[in-house]
Amino acid sequence: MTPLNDETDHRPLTLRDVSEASGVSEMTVSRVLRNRGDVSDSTRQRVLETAKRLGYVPNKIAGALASQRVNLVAVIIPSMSNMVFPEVMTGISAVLDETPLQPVVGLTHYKPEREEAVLYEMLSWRPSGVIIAGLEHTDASRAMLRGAGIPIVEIMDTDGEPQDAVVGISHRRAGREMARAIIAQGYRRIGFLGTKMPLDHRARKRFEGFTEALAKEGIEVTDQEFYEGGSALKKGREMTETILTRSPNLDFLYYSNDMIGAGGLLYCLDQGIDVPGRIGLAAFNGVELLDGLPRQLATMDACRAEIGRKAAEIIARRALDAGGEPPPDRIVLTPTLSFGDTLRR
Amino acid sequence: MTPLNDETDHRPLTLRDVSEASGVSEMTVSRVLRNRGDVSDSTRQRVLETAKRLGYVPNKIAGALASQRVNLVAVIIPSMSNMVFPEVMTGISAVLDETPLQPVVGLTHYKPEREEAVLYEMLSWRPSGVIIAGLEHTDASRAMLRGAGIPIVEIMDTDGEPQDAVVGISHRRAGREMARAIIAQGYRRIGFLGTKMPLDHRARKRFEGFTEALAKEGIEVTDQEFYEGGSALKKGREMTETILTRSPNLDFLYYSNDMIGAGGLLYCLDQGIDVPGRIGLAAFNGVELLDGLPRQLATMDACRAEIGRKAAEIIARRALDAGGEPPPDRIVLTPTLSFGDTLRR
DNA sequence: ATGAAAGCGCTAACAC
DNA sequence: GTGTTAGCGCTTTCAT
Repeated sequence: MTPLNDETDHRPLTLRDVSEASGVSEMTVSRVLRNRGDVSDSTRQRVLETAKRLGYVPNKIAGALASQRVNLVAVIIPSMSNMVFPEVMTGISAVLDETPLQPVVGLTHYKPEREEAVLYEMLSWRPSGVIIAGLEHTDASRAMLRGAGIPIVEIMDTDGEPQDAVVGISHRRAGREMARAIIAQGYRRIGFLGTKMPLDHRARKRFEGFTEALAKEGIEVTDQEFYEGGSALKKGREMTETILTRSPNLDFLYYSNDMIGAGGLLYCLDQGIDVPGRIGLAAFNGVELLDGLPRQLATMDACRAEIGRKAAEIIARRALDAGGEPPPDRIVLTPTLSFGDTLRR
Repeated sequence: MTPLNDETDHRPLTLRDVSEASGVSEMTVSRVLRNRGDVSDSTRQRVLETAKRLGYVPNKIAGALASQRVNLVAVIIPSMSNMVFPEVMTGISAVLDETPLQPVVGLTHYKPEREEAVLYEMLSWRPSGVIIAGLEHTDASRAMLRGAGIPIVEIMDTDGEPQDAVVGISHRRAGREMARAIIAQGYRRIGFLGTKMPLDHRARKRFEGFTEALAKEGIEVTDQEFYEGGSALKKGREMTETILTRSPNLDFLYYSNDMIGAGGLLYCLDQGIDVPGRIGLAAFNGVELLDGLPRQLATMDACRAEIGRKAAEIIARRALDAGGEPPPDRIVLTPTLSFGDTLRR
């Protein structure tokens, strides 16, 4: 039996090694390993056995260069630490797992210049498609996206002009609808609690839609409070205490995300504040975590997994030019408002 | 001015295009773009300007094939949905961001055969190193790791034999220490709540260490309860209710992770159960989320960010053969026990 | 300081 | 069914 890859020799095995060890041409070995073209059963067996015995791992770099095909999909998102993007990833993976395509993630931390760098880096690997969060990008990023010549799907947000395809929800509308629901229930002195992130365009648009709908009813946000860093749950508690101390007459608190909303809810329960009688609460995202809280927080789901799925489908269809109806280039999902136990009705 | 990359022609630009447009050889363009070797300032300027104007993005595939160098580090972990691995990633990124190396993540979902597939896939891109969670792998995976000829760091767990380097904590010891602390405080009728995951070896080892230390004092786990899927916080609530209904005489509950522990804590508070008087609670991980709870849950931190940092340092030192003292091949971190408010002392 | 030639490991296209 | 040839777009090495 031919010895296994010699431990002292650290040159990785090549197709040629398998070819020589099995007495078959490199080309045929390549065909076997990719299940391409006709190969007799006997040679196929021999090649597979040899490749396995030697521990051959194909070199995708060479393969990609020769075939001009890279089965990678660049996924560019702000962060993995809040619960929203992991769920988007789940949706993307669920779809791509059925294809030869593979997601590769790059993180921007909500910084446009980092997004630009990450995009450049990923495009230099010549992926089959790009899924990127948001519609706001630097000029250079937009130029790269346009020039890449591959399918691009911008996700999460539909309030703006996409470069190519887009899948998401309207955050302005989400903010407006929440405001309307709050007003309809008779709340009038409304506080807003959010993150200090001027570059989180989705949160900004929700807030804009929110204030816009309030303004239509002649109402203004009574007080606001912002945070950055740290445990969002804890910050939610602290901010709630701060804002209620400063503006004790507030009768509603709208949080820009569920985690701080959950903190606020726990704080109110601790303090024995009557929710939603004395004060109502609502947030945004619809994260699973909320299920475990003592009360259900009012929220609006962001359709995260669905966005991931749809985006991946667009990439898959276009990159693999699978037959059938091509998916539309613009998919606007509709978030549902859950009243939970913290928004009376 | 030469026109920008023609929109109708979707062939990506090559070094040759930049070479022709700038009137400099491909080789010199390459040198400029990589800051290698001596290039006169005038040509450097001209090349950079041309590359930018054309929107040239280098092809790393070709570059990697020619140079036999890939600045990618494969990171293979079970999941991103619990809070533990995102923090490990933060540690890894913090270190790699200072180097030319870049992490690429693959997810196994705690399935050995998936780990094998992911590893194969990643190795086929010829990364500069591998960081992989756990010490338990299929035979084929171990063969691949050994044969890859690149630095390998197994992380999280130190109870076993690594292929190469290892950074982590002893989960057996973590379980033992928690058991000793619980016994020392006089608790005797102890329940265990965990996940239905025979393949989560770290959780298994913690449990083994836990029961082993109890056994030394002649104590056995009185009752246990397991869950799978769904919101961990909610499951923690439900399981706690179930186990306390079935075994009302329990005086301590040990949870295999913080999220279900937090659910259990919220349940006990809801029910007005005296914690830690009537019943004590403890969990594992030290996740940030716990900071926002009404009471601090007793837990043991898993040194997640530190593990990521140390692992990345080992890879960076070895792959870039930076000078200086090479880090040791085996780093055993010591988790700290936080008593919080749910384990009396 | 710059260029020319050779080749990285594989696959497309074409023979046989 | 199998083999041969010619690159893929870069970088290495060596020449100038």
